[in-house]
Amino acid sequence: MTKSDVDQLEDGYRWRKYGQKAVKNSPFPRSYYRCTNSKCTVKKRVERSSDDPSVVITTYEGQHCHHTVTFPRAAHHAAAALAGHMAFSAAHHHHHLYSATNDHLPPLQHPDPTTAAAQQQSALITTSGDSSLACRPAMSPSSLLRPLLQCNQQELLAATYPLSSAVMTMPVDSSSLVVSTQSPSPLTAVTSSPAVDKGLLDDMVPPAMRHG
DNA sequence: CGGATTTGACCCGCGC
DNA sequence: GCGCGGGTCAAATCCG
Repeated sequence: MTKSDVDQLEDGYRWRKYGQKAVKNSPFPRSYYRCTNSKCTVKKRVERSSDDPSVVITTYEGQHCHHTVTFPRAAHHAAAALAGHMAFSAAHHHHHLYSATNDHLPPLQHPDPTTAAAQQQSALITTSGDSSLACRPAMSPSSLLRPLLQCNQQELLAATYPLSSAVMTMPVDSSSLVVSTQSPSPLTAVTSSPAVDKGLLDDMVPPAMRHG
């Protein structure tokens, strides 16, 4: 759940719209997107909340079978997507719409904060009533993740949108959140070639960011 | 001209 | 079986 005046939030990936349907009890339609990477089956739904038109609900489904190369600008949105996952999970206790199993996740290519932010999308996000576990930074694949995982929603917000853009994440009760990552991938296990890397980059960089 | 979007048709599961 | 709601397909259209 993200407060935004624009429907499409950049999250570091490129999406192709493949459908749109009217939502019952809502004047706003729901849009369906697929990841443009042909080998990737990740889908997302974007709809605007009916009772709060300023809120955009983005639902991710599946798991990116590739890493993304994000720019600092896009990293903000990647973090926003993560925050969205957290809010959604908190609102729908144990409802596994976002199936998060990353046992076979490919290793990270670059140990930089932007990629790390994207990696967070693959992190296991679940809910628990045990507030003592809230926001515990378990086994981060990179120490760069720790500051983000340790902070609460508001702090994440501040870190994500230092310029107070029009996009604001809904505050959620972070005391019921547990964020952890599973089977952290070694950052040093790099197998892909520069050529492949370029192809992936070409696949994933949103058009709006190509000439920027 | 090629890739992305639009949009009605189509499909499928579910409740009656 | 039928209607409904949600999700997807694909031909037409748009746009750089």
